[in-house]
Amino acid sequence: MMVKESNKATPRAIVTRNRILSAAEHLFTTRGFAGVTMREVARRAGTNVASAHYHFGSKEGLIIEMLRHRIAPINAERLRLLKEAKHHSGGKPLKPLIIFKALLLPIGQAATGSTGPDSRFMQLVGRSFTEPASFLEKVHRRLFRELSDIFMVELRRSHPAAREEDLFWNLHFVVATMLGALANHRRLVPFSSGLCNDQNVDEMIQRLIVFAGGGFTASIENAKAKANQ
Amino acid sequence: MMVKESNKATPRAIVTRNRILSAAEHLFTTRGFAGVTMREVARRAGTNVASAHYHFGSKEGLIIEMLRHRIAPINAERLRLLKEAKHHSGGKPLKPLIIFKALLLPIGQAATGSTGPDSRFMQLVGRSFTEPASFLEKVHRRLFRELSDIFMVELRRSHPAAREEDLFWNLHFVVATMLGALANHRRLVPFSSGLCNDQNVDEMIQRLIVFAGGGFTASIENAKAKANQ
DNA sequence: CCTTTTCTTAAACGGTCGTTTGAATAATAA
DNA sequence: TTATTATTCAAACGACCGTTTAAGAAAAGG
Repeated sequence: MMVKESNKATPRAIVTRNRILSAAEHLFTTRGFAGVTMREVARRAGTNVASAHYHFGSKEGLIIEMLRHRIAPINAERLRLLKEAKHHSGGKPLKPLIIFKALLLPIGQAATGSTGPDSRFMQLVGRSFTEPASFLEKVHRRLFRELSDIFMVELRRSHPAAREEDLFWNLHFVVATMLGALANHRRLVPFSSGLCNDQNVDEMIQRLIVFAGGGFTASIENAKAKANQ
Repeated sequence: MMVKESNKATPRAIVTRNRILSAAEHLFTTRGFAGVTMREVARRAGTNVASAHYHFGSKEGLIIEMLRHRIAPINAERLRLLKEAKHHSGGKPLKPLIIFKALLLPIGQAATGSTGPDSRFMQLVGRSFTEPASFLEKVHRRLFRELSDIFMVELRRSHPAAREEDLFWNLHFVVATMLGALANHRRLVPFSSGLCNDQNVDEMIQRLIVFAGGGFTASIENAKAKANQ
């Protein structure tokens, strides 16, 4: 296992690497991690299995790198939006809806590629959280720990009277709602007998923000009412 | 492939069948569908692979039967609670919170077994929706189509002014929230640095009901406000 | 009892998997 | 150019997969 640790990269090698990466993204997205073989990825990338192992070391390495490659820009955009909102509010606590906008909008942007809405990618992200593969947990911790800490700080500022425990629970629900909605997005069409469309990603994100914000606020209020009774 | 179509079942055969079923549930629950082999299931059940194939025909057949065996009673309880609530309300439309209680409480009951909370099973249900295996979609349609139709009828009655499309979207979100929360339940503990507990399933369900109800209502109100503007 | 059906078992089948090897090719440096 | 390194490739390795076969054990029916 001799992963290419970015020494001197031949132009052609970079091309190959990217071809493997995007082939992997397409295949893992539509068929899951266990349902795709390295041979299929290599064939779709126009190369062979040894090349994929040369660049990524293993199947796990390929999956991790693919997720990182896609998720890191989304998280950067989330932090950018949050910082922008903070700057715009002039030091005052942010409303929950603003916070959740910063959390959810970048997902929609990422899923609205140049070739039309890529709602399959949203499935992949949602699924990557429910797959039992233990190596994914480390990736998620590395990719999301800092992000969730920062968002928790903002929620605390906007709800100074709320109990820490309740904030954790409800941010957890917001994230779970987001992941569940992303992962099960496709099911909406047959479920609604075609009445609802899964192609309009932006509409879903907008609805999701309202839903998550309403759920969060209702739950926090409920906890407050219980404490006061 | 000669599935046992319930002709005459020897007592010992029933025992074997149940041992395979519960071994499968434990293993698939902790390691996912693709991560478990028929040999492992058979070994844990104290028998061999051919026996498992004799009783369930194939790995898919075993998974389907395991899911059906667990989910069917939950759905029956959901319908019972809904009918009970309707009888209690005397023909008047049900409040969303009551409807979602009927939808969510039975999950908590199922996950609170005699041997302590079985939060792993909730993961399995949540995961079964995000696994890309196509054969699962048929199972889900068969297991959940009638149920969701009935719950939609009740939501329509409680929101006669709402657009059909909005009701579908928001019931979809409620289900997505439930599945996402179930599937990612375990992550709450490390995420909250141990502050929140994942052992108290009932607490989670109660919080989930409030969250889902709040999100649903907020989103419906938002749609109404948009239509009126 | 004997016959027939139901169930269990060890062993094998054909195939595919992730990974590795070693030689050939392309790029870079001298 | 030549020496060195970086990359690609066909082929193979060893392991494990889901499934089937065929024969025997257990149970049921007569």
